[in-house]
Amino acid sequence: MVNISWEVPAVTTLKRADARKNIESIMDAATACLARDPDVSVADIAKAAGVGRVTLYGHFESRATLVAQVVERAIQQADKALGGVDLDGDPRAALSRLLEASWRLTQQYGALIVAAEQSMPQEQFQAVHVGLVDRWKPLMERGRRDGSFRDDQPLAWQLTLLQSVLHAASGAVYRGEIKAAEAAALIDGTVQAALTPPGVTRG
Amino acid sequence: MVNISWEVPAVTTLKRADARKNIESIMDAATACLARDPDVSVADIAKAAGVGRVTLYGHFESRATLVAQVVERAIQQADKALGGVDLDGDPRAALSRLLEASWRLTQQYGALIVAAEQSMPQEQFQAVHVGLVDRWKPLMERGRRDGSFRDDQPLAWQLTLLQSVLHAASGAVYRGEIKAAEAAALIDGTVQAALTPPGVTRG
DNA sequence: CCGTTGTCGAACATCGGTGTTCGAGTTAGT
DNA sequence: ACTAACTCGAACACCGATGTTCGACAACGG
Repeated sequence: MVNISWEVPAVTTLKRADARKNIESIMDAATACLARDPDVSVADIAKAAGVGRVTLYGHFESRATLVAQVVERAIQQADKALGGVDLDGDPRAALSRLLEASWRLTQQYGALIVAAEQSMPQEQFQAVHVGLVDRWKPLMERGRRDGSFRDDQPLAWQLTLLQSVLHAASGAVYRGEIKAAEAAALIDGTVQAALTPPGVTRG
Repeated sequence: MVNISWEVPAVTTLKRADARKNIESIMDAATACLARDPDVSVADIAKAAGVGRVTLYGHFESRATLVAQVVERAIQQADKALGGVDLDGDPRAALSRLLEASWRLTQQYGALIVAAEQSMPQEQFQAVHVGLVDRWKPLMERGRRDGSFRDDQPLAWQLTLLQSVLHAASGAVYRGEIKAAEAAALIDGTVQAALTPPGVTRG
């Protein structure tokens, strides 16, 4: 149990300052690049981060591990953002709040989910996906029970539809069909209408 | 202007019977494969067609031209199918008919549109896309004018939404979330609800 | 100020996909 | 039956992306 001086350079997991800064840049650039194009090359990510490709590989074992870390960080931030949303009260109002938060995340991370799907083991990705869906499920179930939302369609379909509308809005903004500022209102208006039970009037 | 015997083997554009059969197989296999995975390899397409890779290249100059031809045929069939839909009468009923026809096409061709987007020149793809959207636009505009559909949202957004719902249904069926048999009803119910003007009761 | 740590370009090996060539074998059509 | 047309596997060159190695250089931090 001796403590020899030439041993391990302390438990110092801390890298040098510039190294940490570069890792940050790479993660940020990778997030932005992958959000736009899930198939973006490592070279492009490095370039976007203002860093050499070799430097990137010095900090990340492979493209897959980089993507995994980026996804993990995104998941954490998304979880935190969605966790801060008040899901109590009128289900329709709660849905509006959840939609707005989710729209921000969709804009921020875009196609990152696609990149994750392509480069992560099936099971691991499934876990992530289930984790995200579970944020919606309780609210939807409550709304269906109390008549706020229609329950003549499978819940799974309605959840898929939510994702789909968010994704569609992202694409529409990207293509310039709608302005980012109006997207949130369109999403809410569309989803609320789609979930309105038959025979009920809204407006 | 002499007609020499050793010249061109007649205008006979007709290939041999087995060759034509193989071309058919390849087109069919390519359609099915690309509908599932727009990035499928030429080798996989050849295998699915029960044909050697070299044979495929004997009939198609490149992957791009194969995709182009497959897309062109799909467009023609889609155009024919959609052209047979009666768009007159009650806009909501017409929309139902158009949705059902489009759903069949979506199931059949799936991600083929993605493959087209990736391997066709931008402008050419745009033309195709515009051509398809133009099948929807007049009906939507008429429905908006006569109060059948809500007009408090941009038309472009509503058109994007239609595509999105069809695509979402395709994915949901693929993932086993919903059964193919019930998809058509879900699509119609969802879209009709989403397009219902505020203040109007349906069901 | 000096050594450790980190950066970076160039060059390399590797891998998978595309497209081509060759040559031997098959089949269609007359 | 005979020939032109076709098939097809193997092997090739090529391309772009990943991941590695080397060596010169910069800068952090004690």
